[in-house]
Amino acid sequence: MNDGAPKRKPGRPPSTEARARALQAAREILSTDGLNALTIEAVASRSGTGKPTLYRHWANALELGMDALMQDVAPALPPDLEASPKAAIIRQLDRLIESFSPPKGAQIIQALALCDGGNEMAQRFRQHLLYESRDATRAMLLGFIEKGQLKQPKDMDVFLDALFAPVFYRLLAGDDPLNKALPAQLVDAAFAALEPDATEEGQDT
Amino acid sequence: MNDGAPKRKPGRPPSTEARARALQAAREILSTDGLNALTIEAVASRSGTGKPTLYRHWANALELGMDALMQDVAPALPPDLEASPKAAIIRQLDRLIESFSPPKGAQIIQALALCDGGNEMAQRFRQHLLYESRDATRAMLLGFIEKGQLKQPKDMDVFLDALFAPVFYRLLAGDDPLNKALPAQLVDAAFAALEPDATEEGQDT
Amino acid sequence: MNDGAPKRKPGRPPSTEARARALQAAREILSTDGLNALTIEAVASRSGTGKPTLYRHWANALELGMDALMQDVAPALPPDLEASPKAAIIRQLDRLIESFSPPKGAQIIQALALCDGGNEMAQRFRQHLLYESRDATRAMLLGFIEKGQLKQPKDMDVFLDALFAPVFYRLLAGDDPLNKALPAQLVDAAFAALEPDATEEGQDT
Amino acid sequence: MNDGAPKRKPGRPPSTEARARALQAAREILSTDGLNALTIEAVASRSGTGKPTLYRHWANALELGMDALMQDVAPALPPDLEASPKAAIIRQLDRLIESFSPPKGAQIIQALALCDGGNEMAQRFRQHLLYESRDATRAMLLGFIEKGQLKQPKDMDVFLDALFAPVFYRLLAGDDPLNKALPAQLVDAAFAALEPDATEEGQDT
DNA sequence: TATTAAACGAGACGGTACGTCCTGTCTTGGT
DNA sequence: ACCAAGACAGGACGTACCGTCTCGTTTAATA
Repeated sequence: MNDGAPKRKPGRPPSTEARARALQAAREILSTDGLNALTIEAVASRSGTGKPTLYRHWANALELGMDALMQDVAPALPPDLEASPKAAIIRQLDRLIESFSPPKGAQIIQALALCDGGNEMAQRFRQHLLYESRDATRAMLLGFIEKGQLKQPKDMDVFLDALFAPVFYRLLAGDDPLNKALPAQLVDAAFAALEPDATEEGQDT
Repeated sequence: MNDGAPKRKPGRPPSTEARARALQAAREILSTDGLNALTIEAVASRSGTGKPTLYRHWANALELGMDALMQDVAPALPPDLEASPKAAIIRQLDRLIESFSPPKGAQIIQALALCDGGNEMAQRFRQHLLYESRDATRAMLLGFIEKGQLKQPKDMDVFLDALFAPVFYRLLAGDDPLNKALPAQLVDAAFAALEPDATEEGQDT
Repeated sequence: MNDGAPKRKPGRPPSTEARARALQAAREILSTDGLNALTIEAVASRSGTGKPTLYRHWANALELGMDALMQDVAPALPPDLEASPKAAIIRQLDRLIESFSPPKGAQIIQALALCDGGNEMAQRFRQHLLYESRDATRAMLLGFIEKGQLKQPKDMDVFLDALFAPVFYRLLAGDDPLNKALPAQLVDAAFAALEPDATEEGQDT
Repeated sequence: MNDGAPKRKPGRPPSTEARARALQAAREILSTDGLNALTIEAVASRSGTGKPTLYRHWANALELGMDALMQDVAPALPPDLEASPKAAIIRQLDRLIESFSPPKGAQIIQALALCDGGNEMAQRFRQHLLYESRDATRAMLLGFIEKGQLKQPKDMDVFLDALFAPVFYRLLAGDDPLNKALPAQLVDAAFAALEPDATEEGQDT
C-alpha cells in the first residue's frame, strides 16, 4: 500500500531525455574511440548536455561508461531446462561472448579493473556483467541436478569458474580473441569431471 | 673503464641510479596510493628525477607502473617433476597467488586491462605475469604425461585455463579475495576430468 | 484606460514577505562575506526563497545587493539653515561617512563601479548614495547664499565636488580609512576660497 | 655583495613572450568587451597561452586585468618647475584624464573597487594609478612653495584631494564624463584658497 | 464557497568560468 | 651527453553560479 503517498519529491524532476542523450553519446564514443576517450567533457559536448547535469547523474566518467556499457549487454537470459545440460550452458556462454564482441569486451574488462568496487554503480555493473549469467547458469544446473540429468559437482563455485573465468581471462590477456568454439570446449572440459565415461572415447579429437 | 673498448659512446652515460630511484619511488606509490596515483609527476617529485629522464626510460606512467609491478613478482619458478603432479601444480598456483597479494593483484589486473597490448612493454608484462607460470606448468604437465603419471588432457590450453583463469577472474571480480584453499580446489576440479576413478574416494578430503 | 477600476489582477499577489526575507539575507551576507559572496544562490538558500522569485524582483545579484545596501544608508537628511554654514555641511558629511562605515563603504563603491549605469536600479542607487546628500547640500548652500551668510562660489558643482569627491576617493583608494576629522578639513579647505580673510589668521592651527 | 652570484635559478626561465602575448590579448579584450569579459579562459584561448601559465604569472583574472590596464597608462611624468604652478598642475591633470579616456577610466575604477587591497599587485596598481600623479604633483607643489611662487596650503593631502578626487569621483558616478575643462576648473577652485587676492576680481565670470 | 490564476519553494536544465592537475615537450645551467 | 629543475601548450577534472525552465503547492481575489 504505497500509492496513497507516492511521495513525489518537490522541484523539477530530472530529465529522462538528458540522461538518454548522454548515454547515447557515451555509447557512440565507446564504439569509436574507446573507454579512455570517454570523458565527461566529450560526452557533454557531443550530447549537448551540461557538465553539471552529467555529474548529477554519474559520479565520474567511469560510472557513465559502465552505465553505457551495460546498455549494450543483452539484459536477460531465459533459464532453459528443456534442452540438454550441455546445450543450455553453451547457449549461456554464447550469449555472454556475443555481448563481449569487440570492442566491448576489452572495455568491460577495463571498466571492471578500474572501478572502485565499493560503490553502488560498480556493484550493479559486476552484478550485470559477471553474476547474472553465472547465477542463471547455477540455477539451471541445480534444476538439471534435481531432475537427475546431471551429477552434483564437488564445488559449485569452482565448477562455474571453470566455465566463466576463461572467458574473462582471455579478454584480459588480450591476444587470444574469443571464438565460437570456446563455449563447447569449456563445457566439454568441465563435464569431463562429471561424466567420466563419456570422455574416454572422444579423447582423440 | 669497460674492457675491450666495446663501442664507447661519447657523452655522459645514462644513470642506472636514476632509473632505480624512479622504480623504487613507483613501488612506494603503488603500495600506498595505487596505480591511479602513479603519475609521472609524482614519481619525478618523489624520486628527485627529472620528467624528461623518466620519459627517456618509459613511454608513459602506465609502462613505468608495469615495470615496477614486475619487480615485485617472484621472478622465477623451478620446474619440479619429483613431487606428485597435483602438489607441483598447487605449488605453482600458490606462488602466483602470493605474488598477487593485495594490493598488487588488483593493480596488475588494472595494468593488464589498461595497457595497449601492441607495444613491447605490454608484451613483456603479460609474458611475465600471465604466461610464465602457465608455460612452466604446461612443461611440467608434459613431463608428467611423458612419465605416465598423468593422463593427456583433451585440450591442453583449456585445461590450463581451468587452472589459471579463476585466479585472474576473482581478482577482476574483486569481492572474492584469493584464499589459500583455492589452488587445491582448482587442481582437484581439473584433475577430476583426468583421473575419474581417483576422485571418487578422495572426495572427503 | 484602466484607472477607472484599480485593476486588481487575479491570482496570488507577490509576497512582500519573500522580498523582505531576501533583502535581510542579503544584508547579512554583505556584512559577513562581502559583495562578491552575494550570489543569487546564496540568498535563495539562506532566505528560503526560490531563485525565480528573486529574479522576479531583481535582475541579478548586483541589483539585489544595491537594494540591500540602500536599506542601510540613512534615508533622509534635514535641510538646516539655522546653524552656521560650516556646521551644517559638516553634519551632512558626517552622516555620509557614517553611512559608509566599514564594510559598507567599500561595498558601495564596488557596486557603483560594477553597475551598468543605464538601468533604472543603478540610477536609483546613484541618486540615493551620491546625489541625495549632494543635492541637499546644494540647496542648503543656496539658502545660505540667499541669506547673505555665504559668498557665491565660482562653480557650484566644482565646489560640491571638493566636499564630496574626497570621501569617495578615499574609499576607492582603500588604504586611508575615513576619519571623523575629515569633514571639518574638507569644509575648511573649501571655504578658504570663499572666505579669504578668515583663513589668513587661522592658518597656523 | 650580490653580483658575485646573480643566483640564477635552475630550470627553464619563464617565457617573456608568453607573458607579453597574454597582456596583449588582455588589452584587446579590455578595449572591446570590458573588464567583465576578461576571463582567464578568454585570454588563454585568444593568446594561445595555457591556463596554468597564466596562473603562474597572475593570481586571477583581475590581477591580469590590472597589469594590462597599467600598461596603457602613461608611465611617467616630468616634474616641471619652469611653468607657472597652475599650468604645471593642469598638465598633470590633463595627462591623468587622458589616461582615463573611455573605456579605460571606468575599467580602472572597477579594478580598484574589486581588488583586495592587501595583495602586492593591488598595491602596485594603486601606486601607479592613484599615487604616481599625486606624488609628483606634491613634489612640484613643494618646489613651487620653496621658490616662493606658492603659498603653503593648510593641509597638503586635503589640497591634493581637491585636485585629484573629483577626477575619480566623476568616473565612479559615471554619468558625467571627464572633459577638457575640468583640470582648469579644479585648479582655479583649489588656488582660490591660496591666492585670495586674485580671486576677488575674477569672481564674476 | 468553489474556481482559478498567479506567485511560491524546490530543484534540474544548458552553460561559462573557475582553479587544479597531469600530460608530454622544451629549454635552461650544471656535472 | 646526460642530468635536475622547471616552464610551456594543451586538455580534463570536478565545482560554483548563472539565468531559465518545469514541477506540485499555496494563496487570495473572483465568480
